[in-house]
Amino acid sequence: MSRKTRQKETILRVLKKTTDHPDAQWIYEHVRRALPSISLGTVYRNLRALREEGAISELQTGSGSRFDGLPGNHSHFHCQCCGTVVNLEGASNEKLDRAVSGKYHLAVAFHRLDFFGLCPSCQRASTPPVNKKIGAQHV
Amino acid sequence: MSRKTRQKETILRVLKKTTDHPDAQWIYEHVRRALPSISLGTVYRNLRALREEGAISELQTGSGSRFDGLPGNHSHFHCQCCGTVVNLEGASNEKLDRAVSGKYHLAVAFHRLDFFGLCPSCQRASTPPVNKKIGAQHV
DNA sequence: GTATATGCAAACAATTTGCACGCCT
DNA sequence: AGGCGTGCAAATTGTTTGCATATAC
Repeated sequence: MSRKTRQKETILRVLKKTTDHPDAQWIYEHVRRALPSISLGTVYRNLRALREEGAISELQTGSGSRFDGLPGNHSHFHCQCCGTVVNLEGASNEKLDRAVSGKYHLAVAFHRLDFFGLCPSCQRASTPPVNKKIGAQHV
Repeated sequence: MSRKTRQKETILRVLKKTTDHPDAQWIYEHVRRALPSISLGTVYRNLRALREEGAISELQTGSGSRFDGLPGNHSHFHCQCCGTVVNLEGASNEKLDRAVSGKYHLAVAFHRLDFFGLCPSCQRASTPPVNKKIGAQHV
């Protein structure tokens, strides 16, 4: 069985406290403030354990994983310019799961809806747009 | 400007010919049959170029990227057990882009809808389910 | 007391990059 | 001719793992 440790609790607390979607390195640096001797390997091991327990979820981005402490089947907006990820509540549609299951004979457990574009501050900025890792992609 | 080379053409042709969503290594091995001296680095460089031109798209999975030669804003089903990715046409909803843009002041360029669960053959098999990289996740 | 988690460092895997050379235009 | 693309190998980056020790139960 999975044990309760100081490290794991702290990681979960740090992640729940932010609405950003940090990567393992960021979490490591912040957890270190409370537990200076924690190692990055332990952060990775616990993030995986927490994901398998369903306590958090993992988002795949171009450059490695980012983690989300908000439970539930919500959607995300990814800014193509700065890479920010914003939670979108209510943009997901539960009926889709059943529609897909029925039509294709696939057993859908959950889905993820990801929007890409420009966040408000990148719309204003003159920054040459579009993170190359996401790309222009099909419209 | 971007040049037309035998390597790039071959990569695109190989990718368009399959409905699987192969990774760079697989593409490399198949392109090698026509161009035995191509290097893996060139495959990566051209895949990036093709993505930036909008000719293909890139899917982020737990273990590296996979590529999709089918254009257009379609959705994907990811089997949690074997990792297969299936194209789903018509499961996407264009109105969502406008809805999200309006509600959150985000400039949505496109979205991606990903379903996770078990494909028909994994539903039948007795295989201990669920790719750990995807995880149980929230229902 | 015993199994599981930790810290550390080394190992890995996927992808990117520097460089000298070759090929398109 | 000039520049972009290539092949090769080394470098980077993100993540995982083996091992001896520490800790939770």
